[in-house]
Formats: sequence, structure tokens, C-alpha cells
Amino acid sequence: MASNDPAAPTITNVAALAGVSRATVSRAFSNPRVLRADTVTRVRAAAAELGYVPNPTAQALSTGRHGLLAMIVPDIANPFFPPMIGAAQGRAETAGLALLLGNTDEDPAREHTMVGRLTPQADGFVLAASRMTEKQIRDLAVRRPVVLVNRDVTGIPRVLVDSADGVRATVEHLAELGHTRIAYLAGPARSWANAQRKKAVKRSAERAGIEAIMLPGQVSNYEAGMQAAPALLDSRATAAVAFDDVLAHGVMAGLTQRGVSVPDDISLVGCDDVLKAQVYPALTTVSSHAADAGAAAVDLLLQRLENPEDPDRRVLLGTSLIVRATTARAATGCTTRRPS
Amino acid sequence: MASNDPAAPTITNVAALAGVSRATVSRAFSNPRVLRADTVTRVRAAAAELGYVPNPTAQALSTGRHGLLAMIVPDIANPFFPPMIGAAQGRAETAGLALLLGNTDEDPAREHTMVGRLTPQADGFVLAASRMTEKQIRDLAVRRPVVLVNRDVTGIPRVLVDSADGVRATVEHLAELGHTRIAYLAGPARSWANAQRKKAVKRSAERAGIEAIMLPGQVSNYEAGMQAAPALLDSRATAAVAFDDVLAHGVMAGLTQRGVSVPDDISLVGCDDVLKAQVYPALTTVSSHAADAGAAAVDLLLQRLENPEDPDRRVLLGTSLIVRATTARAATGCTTRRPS
DNA sequence: TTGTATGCGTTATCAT
DNA sequence: ATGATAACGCATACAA
Repeated sequence: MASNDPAAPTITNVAALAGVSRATVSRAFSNPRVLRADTVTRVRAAAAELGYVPNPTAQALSTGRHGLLAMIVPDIANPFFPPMIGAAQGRAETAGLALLLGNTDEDPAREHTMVGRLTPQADGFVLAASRMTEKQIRDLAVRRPVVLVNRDVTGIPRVLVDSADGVRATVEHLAELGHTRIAYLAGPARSWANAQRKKAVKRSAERAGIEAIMLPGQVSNYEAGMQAAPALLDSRATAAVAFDDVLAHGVMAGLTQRGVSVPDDISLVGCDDVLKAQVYPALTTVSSHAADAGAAAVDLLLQRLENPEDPDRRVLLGTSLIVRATTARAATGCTTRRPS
Repeated sequence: MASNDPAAPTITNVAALAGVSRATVSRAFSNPRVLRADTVTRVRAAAAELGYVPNPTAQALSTGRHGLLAMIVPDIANPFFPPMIGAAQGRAETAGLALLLGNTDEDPAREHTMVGRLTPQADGFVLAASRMTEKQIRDLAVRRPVVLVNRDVTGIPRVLVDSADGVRATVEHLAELGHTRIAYLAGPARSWANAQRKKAVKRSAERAGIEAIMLPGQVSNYEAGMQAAPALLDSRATAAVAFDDVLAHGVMAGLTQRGVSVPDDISLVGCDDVLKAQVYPALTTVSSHAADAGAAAVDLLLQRLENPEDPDRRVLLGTSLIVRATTARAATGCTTRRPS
């Protein structure tokens, strides 16, 4: 029945040592302003001497606040998320909160179950690229503050990485290089970011007066990219924008395998800048600032936590084109080489 | 004071509806075997009707078990850790536990503080590549079960990725390719894996009858790799093993920048296989199976949790060489080109 | 400003 | 097999 924690001092021990009541010790930590300054210091000294730390579980039972934030991501192995998680954890830590991490493997059912499992312990949720239904999200939101990342549900605070700027700059960049027919390689169908990027490519191409082809996609990983290479070649586009960097690298591999050179034969642009300049050839990409998104999401959540009546917020984070080594002038004259 | 959870039914409501005492409701969930089968079903039915779920916080306060595992990593942005974290979370989830994640930015002080903050809520710890002192780790271990990953402290259960096999295979591979002078590019000085790999390179080189040069290093990132390129060239080694893949990529960048070609002029091998075959040129590397390590660590922790008297365990995970495209025969005759 | 008393939801001890 | 009740550690309404 007792705590399994050997020799963990409680408020009672501190009270005895400091010669005050347990209520005073409690106040010395949770509401020091109502106490005389010297009692606060006296109590704190006693606490320090014993190594006393308030027990968050007991606090939670009494206040309903657990000091825990939950963050759910669809795939931690996707390099887009780790920086976001790191930033979120750091922000939470600064606010004195700890972070519960859940990985759903893109499975909506698993996400829903996990959220249910965590609800009684978490003060709030950050749902990154959530795959749950709008109804499920709203149901959760009435029980706990929720902040969405890259998912746009009216009435739920959300931070969205707005690819529009970066994609437009990308298309203009490609147009300037003489490309007149470009392709968009889609990512997960349910992904908000995918829908947004697809639309941005389409519109920007119209504006720039060039042709845009939409190539289908389901998942976003290296394998899928490899397999998308033939379709890209068939499309006869001379440049492609991929849903993200991982997909782009897969495409690059598939193309190289078929003797097609990037960027000499086909220009390639990724999204999210997850690999930075860490690989050769360095990928031209649309930077997403995932870490900023993680920090912003936690900030939003903290606001909601201290003021549940906070108005609906929709934070848009900009993106920008980073030109590196996978874009070049459109191949002139000769057609793209095909394997035998 | 009250719970912030709207309309969360408690054991009392269920007891009233089922016409039993609160104790019986409790037993119906935590220890059903001592109850008559029909009462269990009756209570469960009442609970289901109300949507009752046991409150983990209250359980924790009473039992001392929180249903929470904490995992601390030095740098979540390092691609070695995300798969490990994902596997650990999955394993914990299967066991009905949630995962608290902490990121320390390689800062021992921050790690220590974080561990202190989390101790009252976590049932146990997985410390990945911990930077804390041995004493700090032991102190923690008397309060909570602890499992280490890639840190070797006697008496503390630990899982170690044993690079020896993979490194030996690497050195033999290089020797067969005609290399007679190879370099090891070190990583973080306090890293157990670094010490182990360095030693393995040294010994394997001796066995293979070739020369091994140790190049110093402090941190492991792309930048550091770039900056290490000149030293590598100065060493006149024709092949190099880097502490990890990220460092290797940085080195590759630095070399390419100076007009030195990989693998034509210099062969390069990474460690950990964090980028899989996802980049060109695909990196020859020593695979570390980080996900397996994460799963094994949680398994070890679960064992300790149910039996604290479990004997000291030291799990060694093997590694293997994956030959891809960055190793080739030693350049013959001509010396390595240097930039002007 | 500080102390007293009670409740938070559950488990476990001791009865019956 | 089941019920009554005392913890678990803390926060807060109320009293003083």
C-alpha cells in the first residue's frame, strides 16, 4: 500500500522539522505569497535539508493537474518528428511539465486507444499529424485541452506549417530554370500537409504558366520513393517536388538505379529539410522548421491550460525554399534517358 | 480541488449502481479471483454502463505504481535514438505502461535534474547513453529500477550494442581491399560506444597486420565531420571508420569539398546504420540495431519491476558490417590528391 | 498569517 | 466472499 520509494520525505516531515503545520508547508510551495517571507524561507530550508520534493501524484489527486503533457506522433522514425518532439519536451520542461510520448505507426485505431489510455494522466495533448477522425478529436478536446500540429480542425487550437510560400518559391525557381512540366509526388492521403502541398504546386504552376502533374502516393518512405521513379519518368516531367525529403531520396535512388541523373536529367525538390545539408548530393528542399512547430504547439497548450477560455488560435508557420544541389536547368533538346 | 475531468465516474458510483461496497468494485478490477464470478460480472456491467475507468493517479497514490516508464536520451535529433525510443514505447505500451521521454542535450546536469524531477512519477528508468556519473546512476538505482543502454556500470542491468564483431569485420574488409593504414574518427569522449569502437579498431588492425591511426573528436555531428576532413587527409590513411554515420557523412562532405573522392581516393565506413540505404552514395556501415536495444532495455526493466531481486543482467547485442558503396580498393600508386 | 479538518479515488488490512 | 475503514501525500475551505 505504501509508496515504494525508500525514505521519500513528505510534507509531514518537513512540517515537523520546520515547526509549522502541514498546510503551511504546502503553501510555502504552492502559494508562498500568502505566507510571511521568513516562514517561507524557513520551510524551504527544512525541505532542502530533507531533500523534500512535492509528490506530483498526490498533487494530481488533489488538484486534478498531473504535470504531464502527452504528445502523439504517427511515426517517430520519420525524421520530421524528432526535432519537433525535442523542442516540445524542452518547452514543457521549462514550464515544469514532463512529456508523455506516444507513437501510433500511422494507425488511427492505435492512436485513439492510446489517447484514451493517457487521458486520465495527461493535462493536455499535442496531436501531431493526427490520423483520428474529426469527431474523435473533438470528443477528446472536451475532456482535455488539445493542440493540433498539421491538422486543421475548426475550433481546436492548431499550428500549421504553411508550405504555400516555400512551394510557390520552388515552382518559380523551377520555372526560371526552364522547366515547363513538373510533377508532384504525393504522400499519405490523409495528411493535411500533403493536401496543402499538392494544392500549392497546382496553383503556383498555374501562376507561373507551367504544367503540373499530380502523381499518386500512399505512404512516404524510401521504398515508396524508389517505386515511384518509373511513374515519374512516364510523366515526362523534367522536375519533381516530393511530399517530403525521405520520399525524395527514394525517388533519387530509383532514378539513379535507372541511369537517370539528378539534377542533370531531372531536378528534384524535397520538403521539410529533415536531412539538412548532410548528404550528397545535398537536396534542394522546402524548409519546415519542425522544431518551431513543436515549441509553438506546447506554448499554445500552456496558454489553454492556464486559461481554458482562450480564443481559438490558428498559428501559421512559414516555409522557405533552400536551394542546394538537386535542381538545375531543364535538360534541353534530348529526351530523358530510359533504361533498356 | 476536484478533478478537472467532467463527469468522470468513480468507484463509488459503480458501487452504488451495483449494490456492493467500494472495496468490492476495486477487487472486481484489481483482484477478481477472490470474488464470486457473478458479482464480478455484475460490477463490471455497472462499470461499463457508467463508463467507469480506474483512475491511475489514485491507484498510484495507493500502490506506489504509476504505470509510467521514463526514458532519457542525450539527443533525440541524433537519428540513432528515434528507432530506439519507438521500440521502447511500443514495448511499454504492450505491457500497459506509458513512456515519459526526456532529452538532455548531452548535458549531465540537465540529465540529473530531469531524473530527479521524474523519479516520483516514474516506475523505472531507461537511461540511454547516460552522461551522469556512476555515483548518480547508482543513487538513482536504489530508488527506482534502472536499465542502461550503451553504458557499462557493474550491478546495473544494461544492454550494450557490441560493435566488436562489426568493427572486426570492417577492418578485415578494408584489409582485403588492400588498405594498410586506416583511421578511426572518434566521437564523444564520454561515450561508451566510442571507447569500445576505438579499442575494436585498434585490436582488429593489429590482428589484420595493418596500421590504425586514432583521430580525436569531441562531438558527433555533420559539422564536426566536415572539420575532421583535413586531419584525416594529413594522416595519410586510405580508409576511415567514423564513430557514427552522421559523422561519416560530414567527413564525406569535407572530403568532397576538397576534391577528394569517396570511395575512389578514400574509403569510408560509418556506424549505427541510421540512414539505411537512403542516400547516395550509400554508406558502408556497422549496423547497430538500435530498435532492438530499446526493446531489450524495456524488457529488462519490466523484469526488474516484477522481480526486484532479478540478478544483474548484461545484454550484449551483436553488430554486423553492411557493405554498400563507400568502400573500395585502396588507391594504388598515386597519393591522395590535396586541394591547392 | 497560520492551523484544523476534510476530500481527492484507490488499495489493502482487518473484520464479519 | 464481502464490507468497513484507514492509509497514500497534498491542497484548500474554514476557523482562529
